[in-house]
Amino acid sequence: MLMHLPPTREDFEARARVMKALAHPTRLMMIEELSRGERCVRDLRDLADCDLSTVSKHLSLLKDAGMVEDEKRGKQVYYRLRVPCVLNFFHCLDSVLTARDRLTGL
Amino acid sequence: MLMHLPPTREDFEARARVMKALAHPTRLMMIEELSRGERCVRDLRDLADCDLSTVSKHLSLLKDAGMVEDEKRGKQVYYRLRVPCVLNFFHCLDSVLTARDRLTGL
DNA sequence: GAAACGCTTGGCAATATTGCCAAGCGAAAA
DNA sequence: TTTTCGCTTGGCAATATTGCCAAGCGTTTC
Repeated sequence: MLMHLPPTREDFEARARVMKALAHPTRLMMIEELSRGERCVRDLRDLADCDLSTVSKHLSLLKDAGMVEDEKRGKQVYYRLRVPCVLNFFHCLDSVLTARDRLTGL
Repeated sequence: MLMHLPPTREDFEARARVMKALAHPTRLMMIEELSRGERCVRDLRDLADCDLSTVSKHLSLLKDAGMVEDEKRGKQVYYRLRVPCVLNFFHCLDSVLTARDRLTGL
């Protein structure tokens, strides 16, 4: 996508696909945790407090969106951020939340 | 949310709610259009190419999420961004897309 | 080889999202 | 007042998402 041109419908769809992949509290938590380093599925499961299969599916979804990558080492599969700049994203998100809540009266 | 503390489950849920509100191509397009100034529902409908009622529901959703506000003037209802910093968000999003697609081999 | 481990996948039910049509509603125009 | 305009809402069907259990699968350990 060339940024000096107006975004096309396809651009908005591509953006929306990534947004959707991130638009879940558990997946946001996983991204945040992976920002501290690679983790195996079990590690993430312990934080997420849901079924291991559920965690695995969330991770597949993030992988399909290109946000994480995995590597099998020994018995475990380790996941890590593939696109670390996704973290800047969170700062923007928190700015939006803060700005909104200030308007609303905290 | 105090940023020097680790995010809680509620923080992730609050973030996810905003992400979900934005995670739709039509709504992303609307936000982008509103970044150029206020628009009435009809204006947005012409760009979105879907039913007026659909546009109206997308706008309600964005309003509930605190992203836009509306004002009735004359016959029309004008919408505008309530939290302009949501635009920074798009820059981050595009960085993520660009970084990912570079890794994938464009 | 057999068993255990770590994870993924299939299947399914519950829930949420999407988008249309039709109806409603308040303000403005006639 | 009646009609029109601009938009919102109700209702609904189609589709997508979510999360569990159970089963499967490849390694590793025994």
